[in-house]
Amino acid sequence: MTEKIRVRFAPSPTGSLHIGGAHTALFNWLWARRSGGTFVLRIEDTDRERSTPEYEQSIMDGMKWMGLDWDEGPDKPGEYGPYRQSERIDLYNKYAQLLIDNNQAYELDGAIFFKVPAGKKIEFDDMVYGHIEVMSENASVNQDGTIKDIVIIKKDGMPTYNYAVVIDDFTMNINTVIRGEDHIINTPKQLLIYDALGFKAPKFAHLPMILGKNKKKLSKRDGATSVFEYHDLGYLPNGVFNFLALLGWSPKNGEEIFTRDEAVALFELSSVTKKAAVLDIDKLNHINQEQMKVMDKTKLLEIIKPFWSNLGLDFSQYTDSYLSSSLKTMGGRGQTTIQLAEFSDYFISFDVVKSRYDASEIDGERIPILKKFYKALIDDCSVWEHSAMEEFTRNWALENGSTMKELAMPLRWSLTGRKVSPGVFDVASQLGREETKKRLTHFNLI
RNA sequence: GGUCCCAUCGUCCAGAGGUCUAGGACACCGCCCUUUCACGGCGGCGACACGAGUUCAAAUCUCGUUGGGACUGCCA
Repeated sequence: MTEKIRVRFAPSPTGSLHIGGAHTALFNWLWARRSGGTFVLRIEDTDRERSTPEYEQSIMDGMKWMGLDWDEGPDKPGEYGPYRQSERIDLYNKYAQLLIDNNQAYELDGAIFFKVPAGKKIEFDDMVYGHIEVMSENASVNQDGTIKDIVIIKKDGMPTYNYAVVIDDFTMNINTVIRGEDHIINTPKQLLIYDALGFKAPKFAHLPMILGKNKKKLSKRDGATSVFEYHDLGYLPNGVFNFLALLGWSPKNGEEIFTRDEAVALFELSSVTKKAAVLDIDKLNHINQEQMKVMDKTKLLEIIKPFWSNLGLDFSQYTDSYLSSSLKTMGGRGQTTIQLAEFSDYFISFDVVKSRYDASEIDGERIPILKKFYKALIDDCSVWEHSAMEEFTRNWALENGSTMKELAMPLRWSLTGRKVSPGVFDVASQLGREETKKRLTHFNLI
């Protein structure tokens, strides 16, 4: 019987949930759900200067947006709370005093320092990086190479990261620490403290970093930072989820497009990659498109609505049924919600069509025959449905010495104001016979 | 500088000594499908950083070199 997995995501509320944090949170979540374990959210707000309640909320909102729910956290009390470091000061003081009493720490200049021993081999087996060992004298050093004792309690009474993380992970019974690779170098320092306190250390699994195009740790310069910016850019929660899961990991079955449940079922910490990954927007775009294709259109509609509004489109006069059907008609076109909203604008506004198209593209000599055809289509096509219209058009073209293309293109332009769209009969079908007639009439094609 | 980590197509991943003239995905380029675009299908371009060693056999193991990254805060 192995003990139940307890993992945690411990962000510092000094900013919104950025893509690197989301990646770490995602892998923790995946492992917790995969193993039937517990996912704890702990807020590391010991930096009085930069931490704010707003950022804390923003981080939780970001996680919720991605669909990463936690079992214990500031807003979900559990037996290991409180879940905010600023509310656990007594704990840090208690153990600091213990270290002082044991002569393993001392007070100086109002701060408390942990004594770093020399000549001790510190080693651990990282679940993804393997065996790592460092000599204690190298764990924390000054510029001149001498050992540097570790500050555990700052002058302002708050604990430092390397100390608080140990006390919390131990007291919260976290048995698997999954975090970014940038922390692997901090691990030896923490192990020293675990050891001094006689705590059993958890397992560690460090995750590869996510790099920007410049191959450097992702920074604000690389564009979007907060996961919400990805929302604003047109990405679906599932798109970001799927994309991020593929950074440093890939399912055994080779499938790259998957649902949350599939990811959970297939996730393996042991198959996480060591190499830092460069974030590739093209791939995100592709995955996002695939996720939009498989998403239930009723649900997608609710996500698209705000994007239509952003374009100044008023969809209030239409039913959700008509709108989601319109999205379905788009047939997977568009890689982002922004594109999908834009590409489908003619389904909710004829004004946008008129604003970008005035029928001047049509060869004047062809107008008579076009009028004749469109009138016939409106009046005589028995069923206003894609294949019926196509068959009607094909036959008419044959009988009147015209071609499909000659008849279809002007219709597309008039209906959508664009040269590119889904199948024109699909568009006409979705718009309805009356609306189609109205638009053709406006352009004097009927 | 020091410590630690990493190293397969431009990018993300497969590959855990022979089945690798290295596989998939994205991007890119052709062709097909087609009323346009997208989707889809087919094909192309394109990588084991380098050097030693171990072995009958190395992308896979070892060492070194080179390159890249992280950390080096009383930030986390």
